[in-house]
Amino acid sequence: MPELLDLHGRTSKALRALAEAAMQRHGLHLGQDHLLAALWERDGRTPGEIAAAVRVTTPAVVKMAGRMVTAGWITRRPDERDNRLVRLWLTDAGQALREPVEAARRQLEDQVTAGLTGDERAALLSALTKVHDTATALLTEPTASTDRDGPPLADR
Amino acid sequence: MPELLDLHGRTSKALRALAEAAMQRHGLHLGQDHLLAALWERDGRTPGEIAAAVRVTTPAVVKMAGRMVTAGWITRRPDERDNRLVRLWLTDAGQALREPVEAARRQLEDQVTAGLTGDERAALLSALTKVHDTATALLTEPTASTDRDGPPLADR
DNA sequence: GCGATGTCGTTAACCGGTTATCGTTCTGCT
DNA sequence: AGCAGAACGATAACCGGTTAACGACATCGC
Repeated sequence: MPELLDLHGRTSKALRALAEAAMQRHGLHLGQDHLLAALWERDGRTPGEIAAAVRVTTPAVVKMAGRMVTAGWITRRPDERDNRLVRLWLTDAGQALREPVEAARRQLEDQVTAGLTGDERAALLSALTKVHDTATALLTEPTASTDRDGPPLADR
Repeated sequence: MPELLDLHGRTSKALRALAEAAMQRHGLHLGQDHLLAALWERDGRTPGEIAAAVRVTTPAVVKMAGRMVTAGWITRRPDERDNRLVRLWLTDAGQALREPVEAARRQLEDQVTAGLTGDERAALLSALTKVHDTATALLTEPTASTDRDGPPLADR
């Protein structure tokens, strides 16, 4: 098992578990915070816009949004001018989640990086950015071993 | 959105998409290669043993194994001595996947780290190991903000 | 104005994950 | 031998993801 892929995967799983626990304290599933963050940034986005911002597919957003409408954090309304479009809007409860959820994410970031010096953190960000950019480029270019394009850019 | 968590998450999604594409060329879903790897290492393991080795839950292994039995890569047989136990065994087809799948993972590792110098790679592994160890420790210790223990160690 | 094409959300089916629950079997103690 | 507790896998329900397909609506070109 290749070293970086293994370590990155294990770290990802651990970080996700921590983030899941942190979000759960606010009644959220991991991932819902990303959808909310997109609306905190600009309320009234369409599922397609959110999907692009969060780097998932539209059906993923639609399904998640359905549960979040039920939970009372967002509402769904058709666009006034284009009947194909639906727009998602934060409720007061959804707005109220912003400060505690962002604080929880910041706290988690501080906790997991507490063991790094400033230089180590900078080197980690720099190297990880290179890996991310390389991986992203591989995803968007046709591969020599197949006839079809790679899958679309995946980001989370 | 905190910087390292965001970058790590985006990188994780990109790497997983690449790995998924690579596994798909062999008919595998991402994750199934981990289960196979556990059996390549020691054939005849129980779902619980595989779950522990791969750091997921037993139901996850049971469900995945069901599909892999159907696909013809593994078979399931009861243990000879303990009727509670089931053991999963590689088929010839499952064995035959080892070399190409391991080669694909190694190739992917080489590709995504191609942009790093030796020092950068070493620094990345070192810092990421620290983050992983910190996150893992946070997962296994009771948190001051809640009464219950954190979720079990998550690894993938 | 009309038809072809593009855009959008919705739905279904699939996937790997999780927790909770249950029935069966095993182990250890009396 | 009998019982209580532990261990195990199976199942259900839930979750966030994916791809494929479809109907409705909008846009574009003739």
